[in-house]
Amino acid sequence: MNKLAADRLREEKVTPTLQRIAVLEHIQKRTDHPTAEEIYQDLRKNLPSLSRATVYNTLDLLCKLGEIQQITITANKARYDPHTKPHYHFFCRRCERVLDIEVSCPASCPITESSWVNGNRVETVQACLYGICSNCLKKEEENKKI
Amino acid sequence: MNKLAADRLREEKVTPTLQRIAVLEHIQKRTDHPTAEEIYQDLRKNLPSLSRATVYNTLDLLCKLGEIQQITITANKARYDPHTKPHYHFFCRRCERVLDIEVSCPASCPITESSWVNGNRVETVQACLYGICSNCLKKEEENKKI
DNA sequence: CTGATTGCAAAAGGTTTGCATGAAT
DNA sequence: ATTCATGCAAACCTTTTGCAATCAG
Repeated sequence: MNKLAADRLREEKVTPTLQRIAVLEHIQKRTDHPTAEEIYQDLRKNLPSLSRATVYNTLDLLCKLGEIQQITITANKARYDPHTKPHYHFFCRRCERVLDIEVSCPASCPITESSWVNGNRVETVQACLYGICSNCLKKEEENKKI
Repeated sequence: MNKLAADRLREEKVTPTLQRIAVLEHIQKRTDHPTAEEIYQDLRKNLPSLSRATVYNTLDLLCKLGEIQQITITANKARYDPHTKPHYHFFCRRCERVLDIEVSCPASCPITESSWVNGNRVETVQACLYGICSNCLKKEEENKKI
């Protein structure tokens, strides 16, 4: 069902092409904040004619429309996130996956508050915790035992 | 006076070459979290033979030694920070400068606390506020008046 | 001397751009 | 018919790599 994505595009007054719908749907479906290349490779299976340029164009467009968000977690690779409200990420340096982190951050913390800090106007906030995820820690433990 | 940088390198048991001293000193001197290319271009003025590869090698080395930190604020360009303890950054999308931000973050906030979140082991934290800095806002105001 | 470090040039990602083809109103 | 979006390939930018020349201990 691609009604949602197509409708959102129409509301934004951009033509809801097959490619745009596919990209938007794909990002919304995934929870792991894929890179442009990952999106391209996945969509190509069903849409063989798809080109990287279109993926990049579309990601750019969707960011400008505010439908998705570009996040910068590791150098040299942008990731895309369907969540618009501020939240934390956790990046596992072992498996390189990105998890969403729920945080109940007190009001005085810039991550939730934000608006003005030292005279600078804050528009967005990104925060990422880096480390090793529970999955990879578990695997590590198991390997030790053997 | 390059005593400090050279001494730090010796303490880390790596040979304090001219290039390494220059890179470490340069990062410590600057407060704007330069990119590798910016460091390269600046140092080349006094050290014409310097190569990009050496800059990248040295930045890598200094990160591994814990003397500096790589930070990821915008896509496709790593920046380097002489501060080791966790702190916030502010990125101005107008002038593209990075400022350090002092925050008194309550204890329950992952930015200061961090160690374990949802079973994931946290090793580092990065947080960045994005917006327009006070300088650029001031300029904008002045242009409106004219 | 001997290994570590440098500089150069080529290669390797990721992303952007120019342009011709093709689709939609 | 005209505009807009797509696909391809080349270009671009940042970073990495291989290797020969050079330097430090």
